[in-house]
Amino acid sequence: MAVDRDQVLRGAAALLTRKSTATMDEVAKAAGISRATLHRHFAGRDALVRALEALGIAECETALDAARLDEGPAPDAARRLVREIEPAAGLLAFLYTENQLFEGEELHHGWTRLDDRISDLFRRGQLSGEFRIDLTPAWLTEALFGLLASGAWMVQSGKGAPKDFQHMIAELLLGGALRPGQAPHSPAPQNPAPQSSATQIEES
Amino acid sequence: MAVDRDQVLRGAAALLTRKSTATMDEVAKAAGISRATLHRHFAGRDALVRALEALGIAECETALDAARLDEGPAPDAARRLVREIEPAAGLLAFLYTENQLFEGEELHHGWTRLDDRISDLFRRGQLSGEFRIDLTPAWLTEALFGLLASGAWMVQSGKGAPKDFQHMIAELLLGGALRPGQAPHSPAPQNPAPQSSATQIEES
DNA sequence: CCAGGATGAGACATCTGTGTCTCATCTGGG
DNA sequence: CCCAGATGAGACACAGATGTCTCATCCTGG
Repeated sequence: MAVDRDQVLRGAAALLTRKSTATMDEVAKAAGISRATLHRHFAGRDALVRALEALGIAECETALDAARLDEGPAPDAARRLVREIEPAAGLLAFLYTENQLFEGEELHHGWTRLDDRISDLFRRGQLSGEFRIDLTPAWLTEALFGLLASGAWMVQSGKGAPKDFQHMIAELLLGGALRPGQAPHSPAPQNPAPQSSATQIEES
Repeated sequence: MAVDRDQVLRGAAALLTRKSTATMDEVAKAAGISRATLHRHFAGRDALVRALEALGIAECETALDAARLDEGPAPDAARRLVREIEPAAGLLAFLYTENQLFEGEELHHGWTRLDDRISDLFRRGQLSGEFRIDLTPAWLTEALFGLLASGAWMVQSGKGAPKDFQHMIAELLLGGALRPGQAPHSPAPQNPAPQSSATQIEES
């Protein structure tokens, strides 16, 4: 009855997302198969993590496609992105922190692709005047992943409601903690604004 | 010559911050002592992590004190917080993700104290009308830690400049990615927003 | 100068997780 | 109905890390 490889991966992801140090034995149990069978499908823990990485990347790519990042206002695209990527947030949180371990090893080239696609969104928003330009697209991308991880953990630990996930992340990422209209205090120099789509009231 | 325990901890932190899976042997070398001596000071890896936790908490408490969170405009206090806490960011990043492992175990009560103090800052900012009220203080606190970790990793990986650390985090946390003046699209209802820095208590 | 305390180096036993292999069992297709 | 293929259970050896202990050495204070 050939174990459903994808099913196994999802079971593994569900566990490793919560306990990143879980044993192959625990993973096997979580997936509902024996350790032997787990080994038959994935040469070792490393191979398993790689497979999860591939799964995570694939889900992200799918999410990015579904979010149609290059359509409409950039902020709306960012919100769509958060919405589409939510199901993968737990897995991403695992992979994101896991990646901090791979010191020298080259990281999966798929990540750089994702990074690029998301960075492009932020860059597009900057060019259109919708996003501020004193925060680099690379940082905004990194911050998005960080917030996704924080949000996923918060929900998992029960400190936050799942229904608030998208709002929490998208709103903080886009609007920050300040109330709209609040003038920044020690702001970075912001160009007079080439301006563009929407109204902007200029600050200070 | 009694090894300087604090010195050892900082050495360990410097390494574990980069490689969270480092061996006791590696930690010892990094701290410039033998594994035997390391064991004489810390019963085991667990004890070491606990000590690091205590160190991180202590540094955070110090940073919070130095930031004088209850003085002046909340946004300014938040910026001071980011500035003061920067030196501990690496250690925090390690502890923050490490904490995701302690499943059932009660986490060091020092964390909840820190959480409370920071949450209070955000709550204060909300009451004064400086911070938006549709994001809970708990989430803002969590997000701050997440961004600190992301920022620390970004700097460590060389993808970001250390000098930008404070600006990246404080500005994103407070102002978000949107340009000032950009009207939020799918925003939560937010009051018209009075004016700027000084006191303002109202709010709904 | 000498004794006590601390450290470094390394031996050792132990433990845990891993990877491999065997064998009985089960299931589905021919 | 029968066989091939896949799975579960468990034995085994191995590698890496850990915790403990011993012994020689090196300060440092008295």
